[in-house]
Amino acid sequence: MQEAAANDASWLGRFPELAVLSQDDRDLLGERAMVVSMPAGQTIFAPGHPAEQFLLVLDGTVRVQQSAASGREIVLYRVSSGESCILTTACLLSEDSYYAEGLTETPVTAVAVPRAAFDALMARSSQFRQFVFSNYAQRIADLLHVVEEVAFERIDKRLAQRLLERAGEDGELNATHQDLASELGSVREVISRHLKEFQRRGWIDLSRGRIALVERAALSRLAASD
Amino acid sequence: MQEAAANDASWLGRFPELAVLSQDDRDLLGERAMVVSMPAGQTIFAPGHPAEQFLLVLDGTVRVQQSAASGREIVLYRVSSGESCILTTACLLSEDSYYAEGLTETPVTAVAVPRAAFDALMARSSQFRQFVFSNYAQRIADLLHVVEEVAFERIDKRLAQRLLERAGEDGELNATHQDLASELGSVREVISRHLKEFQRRGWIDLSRGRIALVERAALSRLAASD
DNA sequence: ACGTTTTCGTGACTAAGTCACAGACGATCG
DNA sequence: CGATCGTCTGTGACTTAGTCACGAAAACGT
Repeated sequence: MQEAAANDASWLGRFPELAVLSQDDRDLLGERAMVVSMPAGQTIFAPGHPAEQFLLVLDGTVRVQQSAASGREIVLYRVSSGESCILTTACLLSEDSYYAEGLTETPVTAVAVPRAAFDALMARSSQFRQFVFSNYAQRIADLLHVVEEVAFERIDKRLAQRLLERAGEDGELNATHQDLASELGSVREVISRHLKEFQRRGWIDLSRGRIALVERAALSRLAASD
Repeated sequence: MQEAAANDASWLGRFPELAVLSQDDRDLLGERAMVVSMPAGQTIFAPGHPAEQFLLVLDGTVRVQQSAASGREIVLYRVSSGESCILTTACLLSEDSYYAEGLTETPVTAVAVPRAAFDALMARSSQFRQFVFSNYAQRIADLLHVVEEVAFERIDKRLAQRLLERAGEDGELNATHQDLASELGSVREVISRHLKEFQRRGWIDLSRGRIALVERAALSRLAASD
C-alpha cells in the first residue's frame, strides 16, 4: 500500500455528505486520514484478518463476497467511488468474526481513517454519525436484497440482471461463466446452460471469457419479470 | 401498546453492556425511555411503516422476516430478551425503505427509546456507541449467516437445525409445515416430504401442528454434516 | 509446434420448487 | 351426536437448480 502525504483533505469533495462537517472535523480528517493505493486483486479484509481502519473509496471498486467451504461464492455488494466499507467498522468494534471478505476488483485509491479518528468523529460530529448510519442502512438494504434474490428469484432472471449491470457502454463484459456463477452464488454448469440458451435466442454473443449483449431489451424483460 | 411509568430504569439490569453507562446517561434513559407491552402477533415495523423508536426487548421475542411477492417468507433473525432491534435505527436515520418486517412472536415487553434520546446518547456516551455497534455487528453476522445458508446449504440440514433450535425442553414444537417452510424460505411440500422422511427414520413424531423430536442425536448429526 | 492450463460443453443423476388436487383432522354449531 | 367448514397434510407429475464425471476447445508459454 502506498501512502500519500497527510493533511490534504481535497478528497473530501468526493463525499458530499461530509462537506457539511465543521472545519475542525475536516481538519481532523485531513491530519489523520491517509490516502492509500492498492493494486487489483488484493484482500482488504477477511475472516480472522480484519481491517483496522475505516475505508472511504475514492477510485476503483471493492467486492465484498462470502465464500463457502465447498468453494462456492456469492457477491454481497460492491463498494465504489464515493462509498465506504462501513460494515467492517461494526465488526471491528465487536469481536465477532466476520464471515465476508473484501477484495479490490480494480486498482483502488481510498482514504483510510484510523480507528481513533473514527471514534473521535463519532463522538463529536452528529453529521459524521448521520453519514455513518446512512451508509449502514444502504449496506443492510444491499444484504436484504441479496437474501431476497437467492431465496426467491430464478437464476435466469438474476443472471440477466447481472449481465445488464456489469456490461460496459459497448454492451460487453469480460467474465468467465465461473465468474458469473460466483457473483450469483450458483455453479458454472447452470450458468453455462442459461448463457447458451440466451445465445440460442440471439440475446447475447459468447466467446471465451467475454460476453456481448445483443438484445438488451429482451434481457431487461427477463430481468424485470416476476 | 401499554405504557408504564417513566423514570424507572430498573430494566437496565437486563442489559449488562449498559450497566457501564454514567449515572447521567442512565438517568436520561430512566426519564425518556418507556416500557411498553405488546400482544403476540403484532407488527412492530414493516416496509413503509417504520418504527420511530429504538427498542430494547425485555421479555418475549420479535421475529424479523422478509416476505416475497409470491407469498414466500424467510426469517432473518429473532430479537429476544436482552437484545435490541438495532437495524431499524439505521433505516430510520436514512430514508431507505426497509424491506424486512418485525412481528412479535409472543407477548413482548420492551423499552422504547425515543429518537431524540437515542441521538443524545450516541453523542455523549462512548459506552452507548459501543453497545450500538456491537449490536449491529451481531445482526450483520446473523444476516450473513442467512445468506450462507440459503445460498449453500441443503434444506434437510437446515430443517434439522431449526427443529433442534425451536424444540422446547420436552423435545416438542408447535409449528405447521408451512411455518417451518416460512422459517427457511422454502415451501410446504418440500418440508412435508423431508419431515415424513425424518419420521420414517424414527427421528421425529408428527401430528397436526406439532412435532416431537425422538432422536435428537440423529438430527444433530444431520444438522452438523457438510 | 507442443504440452499445459484454463475455460467451456454435455449427459446422467439428485435435490428443490411448482402445480393441482385429494384426504384428514379438529373445531364449531345445529 | 353428526354434519360442516377451514386448516393442515399427502402425493403425483412436472420444471428448475445443483452435482458429478467427463471430454473438447481455446489461449499461453517455451
